[in-house]
Amino acid sequence: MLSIYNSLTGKKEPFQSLQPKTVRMYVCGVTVYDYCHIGHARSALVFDVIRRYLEFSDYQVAFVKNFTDVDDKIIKRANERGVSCDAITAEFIEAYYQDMGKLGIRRATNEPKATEHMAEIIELVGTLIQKGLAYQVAGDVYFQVEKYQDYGRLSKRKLEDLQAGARVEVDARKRHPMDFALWKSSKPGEPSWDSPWGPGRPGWHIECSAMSMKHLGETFDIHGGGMDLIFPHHENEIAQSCGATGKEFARYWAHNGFVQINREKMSKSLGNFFTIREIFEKSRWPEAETGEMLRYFLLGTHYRSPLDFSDQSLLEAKNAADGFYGLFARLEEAGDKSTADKGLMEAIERCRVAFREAMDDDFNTSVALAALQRLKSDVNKLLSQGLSTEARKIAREEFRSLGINLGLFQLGKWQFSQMPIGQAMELSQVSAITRGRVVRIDQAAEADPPKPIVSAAKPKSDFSDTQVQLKVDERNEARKQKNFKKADEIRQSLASNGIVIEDKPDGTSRWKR
RNA sequence: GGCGCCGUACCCAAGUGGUUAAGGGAGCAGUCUGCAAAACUGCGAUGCAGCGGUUCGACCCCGCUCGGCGCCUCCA
Repeated sequence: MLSIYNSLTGKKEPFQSLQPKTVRMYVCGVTVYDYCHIGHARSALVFDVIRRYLEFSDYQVAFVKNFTDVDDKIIKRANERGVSCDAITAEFIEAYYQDMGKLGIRRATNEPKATEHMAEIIELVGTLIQKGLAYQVAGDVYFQVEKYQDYGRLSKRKLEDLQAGARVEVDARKRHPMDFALWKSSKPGEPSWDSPWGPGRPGWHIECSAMSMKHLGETFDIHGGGMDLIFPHHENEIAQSCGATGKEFARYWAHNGFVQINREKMSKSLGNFFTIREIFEKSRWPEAETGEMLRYFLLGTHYRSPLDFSDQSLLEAKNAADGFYGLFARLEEAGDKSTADKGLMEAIERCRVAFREAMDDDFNTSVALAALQRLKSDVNKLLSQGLSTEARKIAREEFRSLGINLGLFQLGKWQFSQMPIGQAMELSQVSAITRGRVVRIDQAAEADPPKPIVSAAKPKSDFSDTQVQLKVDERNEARKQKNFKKADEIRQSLASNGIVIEDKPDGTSRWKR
C-alpha cells in the first residue's frame, strides 16, 4: 500500500486515487528564461521517479508539467537581448529538454504553456470576478484573499501573520496587502492579450489553476513542486481553483526539498548555483555516466530532505554506481556452474519486497537503493559460488527492471573512475583557492564562497578500445611466460591512462576505464 | 516579528516508543592473487547536538538551550 506525505495535512497518508488505476498529477515546471540548475534537476527527477513508480505500481499516470512562458523575468531577459519573448522561451524550452534529457528525465504526458491557455485563464478570472472573489482596479484584476475562507491552509499561515511580516511595499489599490494579481494590464511593448479588462497578461498563479483543471479536471490526485512554491504559489492556486469551482482541487500535495551549497539554498538570487549543463561540461566522465552519477546522487537522499551538493558527494555516488556496473560486467560473461542459481531467486525476491516497501513508504529512494545494494552484495557472493549463463542474465535483468523506477542501471557499458575521493577533494580545494584569488584581484567586493567543481582533470584517452585490448593481450602473453616485470610495466602504463585491469582466474583479463 | 524544518559514526544517509541504530563512500586488517584490481570476511556510533520531563522503557513523545537552515518578495 502506497503512502504519500501530504503537505496539506502534514502527515503521511495512504494513497488512494480518485479513479481506480489512474493517477492524475500536475507538477509546476520552470519559468523559461534561463538554464536550469541542479535544484530544478532534483525537482524534475523526483517527480519523474514518482511517476515511474506509480506506473510500476500499475497506475496509468496522466502527468502534466507546465512551462511558464509569460513572466516579468522573461520580458526583462528579452529586452536585455533585444529579442522577442517568444525567442527567449523557445530557446530555454529547448535547453530544458536537452538538459533534462541528459538526466534521463522522461517527458510528461502533457506539457502545456501558459500562452496557449489564454482563453481558459480569462474565463477563470471572469468566474472569480463573478463570484465576488476578485475585483478589478483599472486594467488589473486581483484576487481578494479575505473572501476565501481557507486562505493559508496549505502554508499554515494566518492572514494577520503574513501581513505583519510583509517585506514589500503594499500597492495601495489593493484591498488587502496579500491580494494577488490574476490579470495585469500590459505596458507598451509587453506581450499582451485582449480581455474584458483590457489588454494584459495573466498573473503567475492563475496559469497553473487554468491548465491543471483543463487537462486533469477540477479535482485531481497529486500536485507537486518545490518547497518554495508552497507559499505563495500553491496557496494561491488553491484559493483560485477552489474559489472558482467550490470543489476540492488537488488531493495530495507533494513538495521536494532544496539542493543546497554549503548548507545554503541554491538559488539564482544567491548566485550559488550550478547549471545542469555546467556539470556535464566539467564532468570528466562521458555524458551517460555523468547523468547516471547525478541521478544516483540526487536519489540518495529522501526527496523531502535538503540535499547538499558537493564534489565529494558526487564522487561517492559515482563510486557506489561503479560497484553495480562492475558486477554487471562480470554478469555478462558466460557461466558454467549453476550451484547458486536457486539462491539467486531468493535474493531477488527479497530485494523486490524490500524495494517495494521502501518506495511505497513515501518514495523512499534512499532505502530502495539500499535494497538494491543488498542484492548487489548477494549476487556478488552467489557469483563466486557459480551462476549459470541463464541466471546471470536474470540477475542483470532484475537490476534493470527495478532500477528503471529510479532511471538507473539501464546503461550498457560503464566508464570507471580511478580517482580516489581524497585526491578529487584536493583538486577541488586547489581550484577554490585559485578562484578566490581571481575574485580578490578583480572584484574584491564580491568574494563569493568557494564553489565546488565536478573535477579538474578530463580523462586521458590516448588509447582506443582495440589499442587497449592489444596491450592487455601483450601483457597476458608476458604473464604466461612469467615475465612479470614486463606485465607490470604494461599494467602501469595503462593505469596512467586511467585503465584498470582485472585478471580473471582463467588467465585472461577484463579491463575498464 | 510570524510560520516551519533540521542536528544520527571520518563523510553521505535511512530509521523505530522496547530486538544487534539500515545502507553507501572512505579507512584499517585479513582471504584470494605472481603482484595487483575486483569480490568476499572482519573492525568501526555503549550511543543518535545538550539538558530536563513524560513513560516500566525514548534517538524516536513534550519542554528548554545551543547550533544550522527555509518560507513570509521572484524562486524547484
